[in-house]
Amino acid sequence: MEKKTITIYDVAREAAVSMATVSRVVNGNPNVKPATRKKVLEVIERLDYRPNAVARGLASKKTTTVGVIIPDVTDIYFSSLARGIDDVATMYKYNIILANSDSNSQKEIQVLNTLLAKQVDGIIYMGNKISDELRAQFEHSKTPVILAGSVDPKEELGSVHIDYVAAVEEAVSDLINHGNKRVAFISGPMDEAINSEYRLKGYKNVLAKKKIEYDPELVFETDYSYRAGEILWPAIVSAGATAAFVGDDELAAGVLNGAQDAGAGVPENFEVVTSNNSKITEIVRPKLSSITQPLYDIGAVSMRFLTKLMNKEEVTEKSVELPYGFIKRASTK
Amino acid sequence: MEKKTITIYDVAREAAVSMATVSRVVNGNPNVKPATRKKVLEVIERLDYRPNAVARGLASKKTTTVGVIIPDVTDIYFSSLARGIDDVATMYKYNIILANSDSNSQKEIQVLNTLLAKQVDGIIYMGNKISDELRAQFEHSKTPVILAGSVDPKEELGSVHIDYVAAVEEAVSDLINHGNKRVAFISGPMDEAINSEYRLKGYKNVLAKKKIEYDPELVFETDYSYRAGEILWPAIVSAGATAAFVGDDELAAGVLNGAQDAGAGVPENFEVVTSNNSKITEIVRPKLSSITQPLYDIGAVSMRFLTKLMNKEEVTEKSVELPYGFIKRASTK
DNA sequence: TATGCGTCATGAAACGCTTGCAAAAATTTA
DNA sequence: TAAATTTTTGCAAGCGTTTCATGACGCATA
Repeated sequence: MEKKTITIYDVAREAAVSMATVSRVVNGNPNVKPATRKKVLEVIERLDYRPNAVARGLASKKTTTVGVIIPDVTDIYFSSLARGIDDVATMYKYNIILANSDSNSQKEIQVLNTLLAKQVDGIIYMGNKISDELRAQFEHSKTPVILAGSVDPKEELGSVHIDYVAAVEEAVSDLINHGNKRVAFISGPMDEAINSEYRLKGYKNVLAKKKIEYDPELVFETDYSYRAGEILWPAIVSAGATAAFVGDDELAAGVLNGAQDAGAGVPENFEVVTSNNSKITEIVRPKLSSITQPLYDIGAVSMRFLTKLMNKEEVTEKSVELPYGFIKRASTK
Repeated sequence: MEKKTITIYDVAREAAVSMATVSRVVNGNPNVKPATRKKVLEVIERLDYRPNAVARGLASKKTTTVGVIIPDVTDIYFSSLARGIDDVATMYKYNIILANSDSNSQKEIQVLNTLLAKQVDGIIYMGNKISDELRAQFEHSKTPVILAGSVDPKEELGSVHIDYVAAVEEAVSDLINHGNKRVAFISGPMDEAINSEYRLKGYKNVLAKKKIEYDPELVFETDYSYRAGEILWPAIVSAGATAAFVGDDELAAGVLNGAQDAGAGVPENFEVVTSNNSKITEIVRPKLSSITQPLYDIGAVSMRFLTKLMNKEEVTEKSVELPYGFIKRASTK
């Protein structure tokens, strides 16, 4: 007793109108006489008819689905963006296909292809490194793409982000103003533009302004994990740093705890400032001073931006910059 | 110069075979002469043909997409599950439509409907409270559903989880064995079965076994936030508790910091044990002792389970129970 | 030589909906 | 009241695949 799925055709028959009319009422097309609309709606209700989105997608060439490429949902930075994306997507009647890439360019390409095969109407890419091949594929496809929470150094792709350079300048200035002459710069991989071209630049800018010589010894390139930060302390000590700017919160929590577990007093002997103001910054002790980024909003704006592109609306700017902030907590003087 | 999308028909023409044949080679159907297959493959390569998954979905009634209903991606507990789900989904060539519900039953129903409209092949539900209406819809649809990281008290839906009762028993026993006579039970909303029917039961079981009378004063029902835990300290003190079992990590971190900020020594004066062993447990000081749940695996197994249902394979058990553990850290003696 | 069988390929009907075009109906204008 | 408009409807051609009932072909068997 397989219950047959009921289609637009069944509704049309029962309501004694054509499929076209049913389609119109389902889609809210105004060209339907109110009486007819009412009649159709009743039948829809009675039969419990639900339009099949796949058939719709095939006929209209729109799936109301967008693909989201994310390095790792488990990372609070990205999941915050994702949350903003999903909320706005829902608002505009879109759904999200979420795919983890582990920041691995092979996976990214793989994932992009399946997203395109599924005919997503748009794509939001999160990640800090766009391989040439990926870039080529983005450009080759006519599906709109937005970068959320990162910036395209080549300025070809639309993106939503903060002014990383200025934010780092502010954070590092603060540290130097407290009398720190040797401030460590601790970041993730330098092959990510955000680290090598933006954050590091902000760091250098401040040094230049303060007439402090840049010392490569103070630059630590590592990965984004808590553990990586935790074991960095000996190296920080031997480089003679008395403060550190860190490009990631988990990493910063590691640095902070590594220092304290080794007996260093924070902030008396060592100051730390981090970059993303995620929950972690308030859970550790002392709480971490941090650059603040409106992560949820970045996601939300990205999605909103994407809806415009999908509707082929005119957009004036290729990328939008959201305001950042800085919150002083107990990890700095 | 809109470049026309190339279809299976174009490939068929170029390769001088029928669409049916092209379809077979694309789908790896063995009934194709090697020479023909090769010829078709070459044309596919040359034209850069990509099958349209939407058309496929319509024709085959399979979308290779599963819907995932998640309370909040931003919550590490759920995002860990989601990660496990996605990895296994990818392994089996499925994609994930991720939808946040905020544990709001209206949204859940809303989301479920759009997932079904999109013809997902299966659904994974995360959340601790299944409203009657949602349950009705699950049962009404013929799309398979699995609960990940929670258990159905009515035992109607398939699920993957740990033995919550036993896990809590172990954690609370440990606390009592350290000499604590008054152990607080701090959990999220009691209208969630996991709290009221499983965790609390484990707590009571232990009390009974240890011949300690159950005191409702020691039961704290709150929400899952860090802040909620942080402000709970005065109440804990006045209830005379010297230790606490907490049902959520962020909440536990709040309790821990609330106690310490008020000058209580942990674990000397107050012990805390939590439930999910997320990253947070190692970031706070002292580190939190915790029940350990294989979150990633729960997600992974859920998805694997779902693939079986989607393939209509025989499954012996309605629900699978994964092993939990207990890790002792510095927040308990 | 007639028959049967397995392999490989074809044709065409679904799948459930949207949409451009034209016809029909309702309304307005003269 | 007829003509001119405007509003509502219906028709039917897609959208790009899958899949099933058939057929063609080659080869072994009786």
